[in-house]
Amino acid sequence: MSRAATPPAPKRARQYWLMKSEPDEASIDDLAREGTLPWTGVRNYQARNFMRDTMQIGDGVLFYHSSCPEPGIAGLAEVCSTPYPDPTQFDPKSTYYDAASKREEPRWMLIDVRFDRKSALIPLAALREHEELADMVVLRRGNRLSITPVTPAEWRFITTRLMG
DNA sequence: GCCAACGTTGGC
DNA sequence: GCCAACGTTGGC
Repeated sequence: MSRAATPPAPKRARQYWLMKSEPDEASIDDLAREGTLPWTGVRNYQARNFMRDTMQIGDGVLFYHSSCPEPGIAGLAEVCSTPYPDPTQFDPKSTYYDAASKREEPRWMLIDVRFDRKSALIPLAALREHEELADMVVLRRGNRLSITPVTPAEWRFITTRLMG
């Protein structure tokens, strides 16, 4: 008696993201050293929703340094966990403490990211020079979102044309 | 430090 | 639900 092989679980196409981090807090070198890092401290609902609802293990991440002398893309990473509550929201000593969030009903969810590789810094100004990247969400006027979607074409252009 | 742009809060 | 005030982000 042969059983029909279980069909492989339908795999959603890999998606891509740009995640901003202040290098003083977590730089690409920190990620390289640690291997993986929990993406703590996001306190914006739209960014949280990306982590909680959309990002999946294996998704590609452009690791971006922000609020620093040289803002820009510093390397590549990968989503490597499913969402879980950000522990810093429960820690009164953390700057990310949220007294209104309860363990039974956590408000802030995060995912872990795994180091892929460091690249030569691609400065923000350089990103703006390329017509192919003109529509990138992160480059939009007034954008402040710390996690933004990246299209496959943008990902391909950045990883193949702008990185060695 | 400046300031544009945006998100959140809270009075009404 | 409106919207003014306020706080935050983040490049410069």
